[in-house]
Amino acid sequence: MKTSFLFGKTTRETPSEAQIRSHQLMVRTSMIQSVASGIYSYMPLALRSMQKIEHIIREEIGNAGGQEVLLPTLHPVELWESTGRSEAFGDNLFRTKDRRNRGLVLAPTHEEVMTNLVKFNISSYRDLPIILYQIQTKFRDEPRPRAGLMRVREFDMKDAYSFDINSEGLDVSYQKMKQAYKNIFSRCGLSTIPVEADSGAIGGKDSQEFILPAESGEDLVLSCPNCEYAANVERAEGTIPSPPTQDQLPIKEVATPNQKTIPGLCKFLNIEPINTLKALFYTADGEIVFVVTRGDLEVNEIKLKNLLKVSDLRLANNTEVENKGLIAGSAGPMGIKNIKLVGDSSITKGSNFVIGANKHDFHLLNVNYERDFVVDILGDITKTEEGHGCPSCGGTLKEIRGIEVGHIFKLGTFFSEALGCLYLNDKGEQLPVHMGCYGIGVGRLLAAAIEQNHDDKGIIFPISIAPFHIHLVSLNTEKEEVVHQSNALYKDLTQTGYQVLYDDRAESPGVKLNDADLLGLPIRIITSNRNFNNDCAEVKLRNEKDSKIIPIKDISATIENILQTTG
RNA sequence: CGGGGCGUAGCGCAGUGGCAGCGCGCCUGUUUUGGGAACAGGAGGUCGGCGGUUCAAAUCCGCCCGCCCCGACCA
Repeated sequence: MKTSFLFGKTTRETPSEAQIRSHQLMVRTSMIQSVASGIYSYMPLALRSMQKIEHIIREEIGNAGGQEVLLPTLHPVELWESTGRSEAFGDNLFRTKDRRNRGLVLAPTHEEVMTNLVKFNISSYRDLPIILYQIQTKFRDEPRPRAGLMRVREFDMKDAYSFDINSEGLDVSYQKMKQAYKNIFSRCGLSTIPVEADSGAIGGKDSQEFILPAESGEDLVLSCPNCEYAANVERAEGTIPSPPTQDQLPIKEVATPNQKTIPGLCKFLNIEPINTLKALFYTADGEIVFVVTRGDLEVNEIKLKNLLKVSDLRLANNTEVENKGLIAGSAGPMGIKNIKLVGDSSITKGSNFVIGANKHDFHLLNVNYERDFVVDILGDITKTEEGHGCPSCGGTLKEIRGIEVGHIFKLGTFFSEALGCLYLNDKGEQLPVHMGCYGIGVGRLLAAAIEQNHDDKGIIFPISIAPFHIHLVSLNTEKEEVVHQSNALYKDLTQTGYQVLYDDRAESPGVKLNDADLLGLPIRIITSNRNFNNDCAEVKLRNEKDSKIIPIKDISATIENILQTTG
């Protein structure tokens, strides 16, 4: 491809709307163009990269036994109502109607329609297991699209689904897919960590996300430097610090004028947050619940939601709190009636806590769990933080920010039961299939790859997903013989089978070299008057500092050698 | 949905009531060619939209729309 022919131009300046590096670089290289918030056009360079990613995905999912299909984007809304997910997705679902006023949705994912497809094409355990996948555009009306391709409203996703006769079979499919995912990311030249993830509203046993570490990532992972443990903060179950046990002292009421926060209270009483219990009020599916946790810890709302088995959870507003007669700032779990009390297990670790006295500007000292109060539900609802203990080996957990580039998930029988995707076993019994689902966002993966592979000059593409292998940059285009010989080299490299972007423009050397750095193709070949005078060209790798002067006749062998060693 | 910011040429921005501007990019010509060249000439604008105030509005007021960031939300 000649640069003079390539659709799209590089820009020197970054549009102000692009904040993160991958977004800036993708706009400056003319890979993508924004059409509306969270909606992008993909231009030739981006598309080439995405097609390479898709090719790797197809090979690896194929190796794992997956067969490719293509499902519709428009689904009848009834299909989504039959699993309750029309309501569950709510406003995230793009909805439309056809001319006969029938409700349709633009699919955000494809469990329903895939399960439905399989339902009509299996009948016996002999038909299973099956893994099907597609690469398909998804639509989600995200509340806040952001960060270029990281979170968008229309995006291409590889989604795979496994169908097995039982949970043991599902385990096997899941492991195959997990391995396929590892292969995909490593072939894309990316380092990712598999982390335990929350399994969300559908439930299901296992769920892992593949996180690509990056400062700009939306996800927070707690990871153990000493062992393999890593979990999304939504799910992480680190061990919390325990204060030394003390003899339980008698309760004492103290005046605490205007002390409504844990830090203020601690300063006033000269104690540490770990010596306090804090009260939070949530509205859980419409019911007010009183949540108590140790003062040094935060509540993990996902864990709370799972513990309470509710679908809608938010902090209660002032009116709701006051209507229940609760006194924010001085609320405590002692003497609470007619309100569900939920406690984090941390409240049993420690003694002689300070709690609110349920009386304005008063707190109680020396309150102990069981002796002085009990909760209706006790469980782990703590947000694990850096410094907490690793649940697996006892090491100290570290926080890592990252981008979720893949998610694998055991669904169990939720969809097969709801949609009647059943098979007959060898005893003639009718049973629901056990499903798993496995997603990779293609555009997000590309953005994440750039987020992980760039410097201050531009992208540094891993060769497996670079839009071209070689950037042939011809300087001195004013010299006819240089043009002639560059053309010949371009033709030669292309015929050998390399994908070459040939910068044949009559631009100044600075412009062309900076553009080459910006786009970041892995191998650069520079032709110029002075090199051709010696029958040489210059070869430089984007991720290396120095270049080599190579005789033209040896260029092919040099490139071949580079490709062999870099994969 | 809450908080904040922004909207003026393709991009980056200046312009607080009186002729719509600058830099980059773009077009033409001449020169130039190893790290974003020089000179000369040129094209390009419903100043996000609607309404109001005013002799006069990019500028002041009101409403709306869009975009970005933080949070909420997010299979």
